[in-house]
Amino acid sequence: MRVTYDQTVTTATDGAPRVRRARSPRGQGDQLRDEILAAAERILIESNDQDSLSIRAIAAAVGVTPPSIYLHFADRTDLVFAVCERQARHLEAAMDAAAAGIDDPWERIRRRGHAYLRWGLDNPEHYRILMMSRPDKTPDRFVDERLADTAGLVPVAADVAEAVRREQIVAGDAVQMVEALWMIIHGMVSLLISKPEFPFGDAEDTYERMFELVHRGLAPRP
Amino acid sequence: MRVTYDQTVTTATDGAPRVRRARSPRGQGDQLRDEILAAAERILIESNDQDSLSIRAIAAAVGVTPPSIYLHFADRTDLVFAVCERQARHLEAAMDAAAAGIDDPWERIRRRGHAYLRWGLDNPEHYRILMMSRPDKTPDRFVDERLADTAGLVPVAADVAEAVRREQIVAGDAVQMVEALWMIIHGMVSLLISKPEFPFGDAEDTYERMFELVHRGLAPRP
DNA sequence: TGTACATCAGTGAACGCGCGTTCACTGATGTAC
DNA sequence: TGTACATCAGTGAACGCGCGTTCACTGATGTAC
Repeated sequence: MRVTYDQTVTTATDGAPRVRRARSPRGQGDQLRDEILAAAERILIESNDQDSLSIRAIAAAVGVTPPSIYLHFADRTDLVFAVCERQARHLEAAMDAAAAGIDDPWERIRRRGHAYLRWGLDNPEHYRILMMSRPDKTPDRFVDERLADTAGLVPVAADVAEAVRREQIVAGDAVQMVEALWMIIHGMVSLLISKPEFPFGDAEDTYERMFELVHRGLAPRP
Repeated sequence: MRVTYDQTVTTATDGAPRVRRARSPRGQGDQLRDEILAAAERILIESNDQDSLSIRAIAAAVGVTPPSIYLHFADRTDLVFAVCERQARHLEAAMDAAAAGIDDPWERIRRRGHAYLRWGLDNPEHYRILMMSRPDKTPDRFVDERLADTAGLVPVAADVAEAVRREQIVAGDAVQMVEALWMIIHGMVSLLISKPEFPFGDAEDTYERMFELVHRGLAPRP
């Protein structure tokens, strides 16, 4: 069934009806780029499997043919990397929102960590793509030292430095402390994601226990 | 180039020479099973990418045709799961070896953790398949409560209980403590694997710092 | 105001690829009589 | 001792699939004269 532009429903080869996206008005071709990225996120949420993130699946979800993707992305890698960028900004935003308005630096750290945990558990496949992918399938700036900026570790470093100043935690290398915190929260998130059937118990309780352990581990000696 | 059984070199379609495996003697068909698993491990080490673990690639590595794989494995999933089993036993063995002959329980824990770290860093793709795979691509017994047995967590629980008895660490739920230790070491291993370009610094130093943090976090209150 | 033309946002069909899996077959080796 | 037969450990060819990507094209819309 051939359709003209003012129609929106066609029939794909598999017989399933597809909604064909209305063509963007002139000068607004960039709109499709955002729609592609949004569709990619939706697919990740629904399928919970990045293998489902194919050019063809995304095109179908947007209501467009596969070659259209190439109007906005050089290739599949380029697209997946753009998805990463988006996810990183979401994670960062969630962490910043959690810490907003809190004066106590150690409490800010606790809340940032908690937001990190929640975001990871709520978006497991997004977390996986951002933090657990093979490095050669991840953009450089999410693998090398720039990750600290990109993934919102810098504010944590500031919080740690401030907590040291207020003698909430023992003096030490702030960067190393942030790395330790990152490793610990990442270990929690990624194990919970990868081993969902393991009887870990309530994630919130576990987080409090872990935070308490870290707190005592970093507390100034009496 | 057709070959007969007493020859071993043939020419694949891509022109690359392949060694054809000698047929197993009667009654020893099971030999091929082990060779398949060994080849799968080799491919993981060489390619560092589980996507390279295809039936065809494994068959080629063994020097056998793809259908032969099905004499020993029901399908690809079955094969990948068998690879998991092997890896788990290697990890377990490495941890047990590290703790052997040590009397001090907390030192045993330190050494087990260190062996876990080393094994993960030395076998990143094996670690990835065992601990970081999507749960639906992992055998049940590596996802649910049996993982504790399978992955060598049980001895750690015994060590923790003994450390509590000796008042090396604070009293508490041994299972929860093991989970915390696991999350922490897993976070370290998996981040180092996934973000190799990140300037984490020396892994051994990091391990000592982490262990010290945990040690202080679990130390009995004065 | 009318018309030729350029531009823009896509489409449709096809390419070659590697994959998991199936199926009928082969040929060496052991066993029964 | 000789021979028919069963068994075992594979092979060879083919299947259909979904994938990323390329290429020539289309048709609506704006612009210049």
